Amino acid sequence: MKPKGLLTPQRKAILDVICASSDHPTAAEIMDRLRERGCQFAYGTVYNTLKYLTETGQIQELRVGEACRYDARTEHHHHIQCTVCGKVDEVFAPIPKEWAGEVARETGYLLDQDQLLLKGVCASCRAQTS
Amino acid sequence: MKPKGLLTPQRKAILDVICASSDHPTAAEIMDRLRERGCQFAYGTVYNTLKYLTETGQIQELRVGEACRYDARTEHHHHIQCTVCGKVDEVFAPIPKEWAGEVARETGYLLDQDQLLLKGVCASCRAQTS
DNA sequence: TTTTATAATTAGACTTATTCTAATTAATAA
DNA sequence: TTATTAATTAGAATAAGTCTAATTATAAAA
Repeated sequence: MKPKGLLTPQRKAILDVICASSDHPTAAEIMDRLRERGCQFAYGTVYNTLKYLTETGQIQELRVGEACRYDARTEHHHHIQCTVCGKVDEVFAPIPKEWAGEVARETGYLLDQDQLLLKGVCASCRAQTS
Repeated sequence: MKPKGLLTPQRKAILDVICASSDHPTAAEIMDRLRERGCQFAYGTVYNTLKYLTETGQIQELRVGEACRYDARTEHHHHIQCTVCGKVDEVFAPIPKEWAGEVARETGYLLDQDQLLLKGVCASCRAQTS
């Protein structure tokens, strides 16, 4: 079936939740937040909607750890995850062109700059353990 | 229980399979290859062993897509996955120090250089679609 | 305006990757 | 030998996500 691309109440509510979240929620977290707002949709609806919103470029899907996370910021940027607390943050510093070229030469891949996931330890986790 | 760190026949067979694989197999693929060699271990054993080998630095675990993959190359390097065929390759070009510094300044994270996953389209997939 | 076609939603079964549990086996220390 | 504890086992349990068949909603055609 060809999608008509309707912004149904369900789709709108799901998009709203993602736009109101700055912490890259998972599907399960999105469902929790929907429930808090009085919405209770079927799993299938939420997953289909996340796929639809991703494919139409309205949100960005990032696979981090065991679950996919969703980001309302669709501008070109990377992500970094804290290896201690699991938090995911944005990274706007663009990859240096020379390094991208070096990787492309070495691997033969055509790089997709939109899909880079870094790891590290966030400031607050470092403060706690030092 | 404190692990004794024994190299049991099971652990040896699992490590052997990973060392003989250059394609970063998943746990399921490792179990298939063990079976081909006449070994049939419990899920738990395979997963526990993969965890143990990772924690003792004998292999490297990379979370890519829906499953963890395992790599016998423990030297410092990154990985790149083809967004078309899903293949995972090694990247040895190190991150430029200046960019790492820029990311650290921007995010406040202490970068872990060992855990970088890039995405792109591999040479053979590009050849097929062009 | 009624019918028709098809998109979207639903509930719930199913799959896949992984972890957990309790019992058993193996190996080391006393 | 016996006690202790590590490792393995089979299988149940969990979590994330997909699939299916039935139902509801919406838009286009008659």
